[in-house]
This record gives sequence, structure tokens and C-alpha cells, in this order.
Amino acid sequence: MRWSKTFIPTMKEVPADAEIPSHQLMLRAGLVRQVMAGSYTYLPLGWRALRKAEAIVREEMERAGAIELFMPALQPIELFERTGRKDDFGNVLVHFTLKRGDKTVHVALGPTHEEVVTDLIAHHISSYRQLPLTVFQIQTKFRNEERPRFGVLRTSEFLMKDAYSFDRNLEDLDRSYQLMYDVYCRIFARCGLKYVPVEAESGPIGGDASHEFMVPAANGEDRLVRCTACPYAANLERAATGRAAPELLTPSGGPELKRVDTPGSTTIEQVSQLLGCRPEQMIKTLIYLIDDEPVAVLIRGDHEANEAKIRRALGAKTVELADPATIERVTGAPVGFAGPVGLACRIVADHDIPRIPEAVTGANEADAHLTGVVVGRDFQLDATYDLRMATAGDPCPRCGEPMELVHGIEVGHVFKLGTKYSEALGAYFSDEHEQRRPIIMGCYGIGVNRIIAALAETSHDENGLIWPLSVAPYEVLLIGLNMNDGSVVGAADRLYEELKQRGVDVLYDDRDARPGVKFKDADLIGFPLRVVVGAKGLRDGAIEVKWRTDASPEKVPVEEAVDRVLEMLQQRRRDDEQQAARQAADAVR
RNA sequence: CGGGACGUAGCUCAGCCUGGCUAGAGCGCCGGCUUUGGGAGCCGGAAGUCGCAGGUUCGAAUCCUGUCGUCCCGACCA
Repeated sequence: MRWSKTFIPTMKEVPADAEIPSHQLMLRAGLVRQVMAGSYTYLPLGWRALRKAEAIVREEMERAGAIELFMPALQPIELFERTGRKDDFGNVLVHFTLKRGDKTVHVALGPTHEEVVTDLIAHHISSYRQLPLTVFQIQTKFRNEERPRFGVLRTSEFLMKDAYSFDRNLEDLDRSYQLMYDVYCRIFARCGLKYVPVEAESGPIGGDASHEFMVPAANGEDRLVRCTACPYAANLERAATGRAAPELLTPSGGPELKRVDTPGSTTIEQVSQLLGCRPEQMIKTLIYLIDDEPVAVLIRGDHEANEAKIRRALGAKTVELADPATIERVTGAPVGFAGPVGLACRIVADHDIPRIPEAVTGANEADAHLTGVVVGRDFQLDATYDLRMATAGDPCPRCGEPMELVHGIEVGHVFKLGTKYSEALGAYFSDEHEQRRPIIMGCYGIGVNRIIAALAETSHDENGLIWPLSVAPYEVLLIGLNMNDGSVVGAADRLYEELKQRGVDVLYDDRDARPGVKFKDADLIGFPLRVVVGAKGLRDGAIEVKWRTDASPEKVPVEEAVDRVLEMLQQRRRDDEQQAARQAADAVR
């Protein structure tokens, strides 16, 4: 393609509305343009990159035996009502009514396709002989995000590869799941992403039923915890800590228990400021309704409660913060003054609570707190649990080494669904014993746009983007430096034609622009391989070849140029492929 | 949905506080000349409903009210 014949609106200045690197660079490099908050046009270069990522996803899915199909974005609302997800999604679900003659049709734009695919399978799979089956599609999804942000990272319309597996039993599901997990590793590795598979909340099935694929990035919306020594990694919701349960003592002496006035101070910050103590000295007393019973959960002042951990620790079904009326009834005080001393309800505590030598807590009375609180003397605990969000420095649950907390971009998610949808939508099969059983499902998503955005976010320097060969809009940029110089134009034109003929994915910058402009654009967009034809080099019969990441170019005789370019591309492809295989193998391990 | 910021030319922004003349600059764009290895120089030119609506005023980009839009923080995100 000739630059002069395509459409690449690059920008020298940073658009005021873009804050994070991927957003700024994708706009400046002419990859995307915003249409409104949360929706973007993919310009020719951005679309090419997106389609290359899509092709990698498709190729690997098919290699793993998944079958591609294509479902409609427009779906009957009734399917979402049958699974209860109309309410679950709430405002996120885009739905509206259409007039058809004298009928009104209530439809939704698919935020995902569990309903449609399960309905399809319910109609056409009835025997164990037809299983297992994994289908996938690459399709536009719609979600009315409450707050679209971060450029193309969080949009209300996006390209998603979603796959669904159908199995006879849990063992087969494990196999399907593992297959998808492994494929995801290959996909992200081939796309040149530095990804981390992390454990995620598993939902109804439990165990290792869900993993997210994260790309660590400072501007990522999600947070993950990973061990600095071993491969353990989990999202923040899920991350366990390897803290040991402390010994529970019943001391008698120690500091004096005192009641102090703290008028109007209900937050950790206010109280610690007023009393001159540190948040880590304080005990946060959260009144939860756990299976509808009030329970006080004790968390250190500087920590954050993790409701999933509370649910698991207590073997509960539902965990929700109590309403103000309940809190007042249980503690005898308004919200903000709860404390464990003299509290009537059940009390559970995080491991860190007994380690506070001299704690500050609410006094269960308005406008008052207690200081000098000693666990085991002023109130009793029978056990402690891991009930809080992990933080940086916590010991790894596998090996005990310190963990780190980093932000990440979620690019993929694999999930064991079980029978939620098959039961709701009647997807049953007869097994070999003539038993009618619900089909066991798994679902597997990849945000294709996010592959591009995550690359832009993590692979750039001060001059612009740096694409891997595999998803670059074009692999090679050929620059004719001075298009008023007949010899340059002649040589560059010949080179372009020959590269094209040899199947090279090349963009030819044939613009009548100054060299500086062309070099800056080349770096900004970040084409992997740059080939320069200039008058200077031509005098010595040479052109120049340079990788985006190289400091200086290599001179190549004009007559060897095409072969050299092909050779370099081949070599790089081999290297990338090997590296991807190694990375994928590491992750699978 | 709570909190904050912003809206003036394609882009980045000044002007607004303290109302007043043809509404400005840089970049980009168009034409001309010069220039050609890292966003060139000179000359000339086109381009703006000052987000929109209403109000105050002799007079509004500027003050007031409303509204729409965008961004950021938080809540939310099967």
C-alpha cells in the first residue's frame, strides 16, 4: 500500500482528552478516532492490527479443535429473562423495543452469548455421542458501561472472541478448560504480550474454576497479586495470603482500657487523626449479614475486607454489609462506632487482629472509642482467618516469599460455568445409561481490542509505538526520502513493487514530505522494520534497513535489499515463534 | 449514581476574573518561492454557530440560570 493512497491521520500534539499512553498513542498514530464516549472508529491502521490479532485468535482456536460460528448481536430479551441475567446485568444490558407491524418486540444487544448458544445447543444436542463440543465466534459485544474510560480499554461496544464448551461430565470439562487455557497462553504469547495467568473467583463450581489473563500495566483497571519467587498469581479478589494463624493468648496485664470521646469521628482516618494513632493500630468492626445472621468481622484499620474470603471461611451462602438499622440494633450505636468489646453477636477476625498489641476500636456507643484494647483480655476470639484483601509484601500462600501488587489489563478470561445455563435453558443430554443430565459448560473470552490496547500501553517508547511483527499494521515501512529526486523515486518504486511481489506486508511512504516528518511518523506508528531509500545512500548503491528498536540502521546494497528484508523478517518470525512457545510453555507449567 | 475539571479554528491553547472596537497565537491546511537524512524558512491565504438555550445589560466568548457533551476520581463492571 502506498501511504498517499490510504488514510493515516497522525497527530503531532497530544489530544487533551487522552490521558494514558495507549489512548494518546493510538490517537496520534492514526489507529482510532473517538465517536463518542466509549465508542471508537478503527481507522485503516488500527483495523489492520485488530484483524491480525483476530486472525491469530482464530487460527489457534481452530488448531485446538474449536468450531467457529456466528451468532446475532440482536437477541430476544426473553432469553435473558429465562436465565435471570436481565436483572443481573441491570443497566449494563442494552435492550429496547422494536415495532413490527402491530407487535412490539423486546430485544437486547448481546453483552455475551451464553443464552443464545445454550439455546442453540439445547435444540440440537441430545446425546452424549454428540459431546464434547467447543464452539466460538468473534463478534461485537455491547455493554452499556456506566463509565467508559481509558480510550479503547473500556468501551461500550467491543470485539470479543467468545467460546463455549459443552461436556458430559466434570472430568471432560476439566479437559476442555485446560485446552482453552493452553491455547490462550499461545495466543497471547504470539501477540507479543507479557501476560500473566491469574487465579480468579470461581463462582458456583469452586476450585481452580476460573483464570484471568492479565497484562501488567500501570494504567490497568484490575489489580493482581503475584509472588516474586514462584508462579503464584491471582486477582485481588481471589488472592490468598500465606499468613500463619497467630497464637491466641489470654493476657491479664497490659495497657489500661480507656473510653475516649470521639464526637462525629466515624472513619478510620478521622479517628486516627483525632487520637493520634496509626490506622494499623485500629480494629475495623464491620457488621455483616451472613446468611441473614449479623456477624462482626474484624479487620485491621489499614486493611480491606474481602467478602469472598469471608464467605468461604464461614461456609456461607450470602455475605452482605448490614444496613444501618441492623448495625444500630446489634451494636447499640450508630454506624461508625462498632467494636468487639462487649458485642453480643458472633465475632470473626482476620489473622492480623491478635497481633495488634494495643488496639483502638469503637465503643459501641455514639461518639466514643476505646483505646488500650487487648485481644484475649478485653474480648475473646476462638479462631482467626484470612479475611482481607492481600497487600504488597504479604507472604505467598504457596512458598511464603513476599508477593507484589500490580495493576493489570484483563485480556482474557476462562471460566467453568457448570450447569447454570444448561439447566435454565433446557440443554440436557442422555448419557450412556439413558440418564437425562444437564450439559456441563465452560466459557472462554478474549477482548480482541484489548490485545491491541494492551500492546500500545506496554510496548512503546518516547517516540511512539513498538509493534511486534505478528500484529503490526504493516510489517515493513518503506520510505522514499526525497520524492522529488528521480533516482530515489525510481529505486524506491522498484523496491516497493518487488517487495509486494515477494509477499511482503509493506507500506510505502511515497509522500512528498520532508524526511523529518517521515521518520517521526515511522517511529510514532512503530512499524517493526524500516527500509529507507535516500539520495545519500543511493550514491553508494545502498539502502538502509532498521528494526524499530535498533539504534542505527544497517546499510544494504540495493540489489540485495529485497533478499535481506525477507531474510530479516524470516529470522525475526522464527525468533518470535520460539519465544512465544517458550513463554506459553512456562505459563502452562 | 456521588465528587471534580473542562468546552473558543482540524489539533494544542490564550482571551473570561475586571463585559466594549474587525476574537487571537502556534501547529496543521491551501497557494507561491526557497529547501530536502529527524516534525524546515519566507511571503500570502482560507478556516471559528466562542457547545447549546434562556436571562441580565445600551452592549456578553466574558456575568447569571438551565442544558448537552467530554475527561478524571470514586461506586459499578455476568
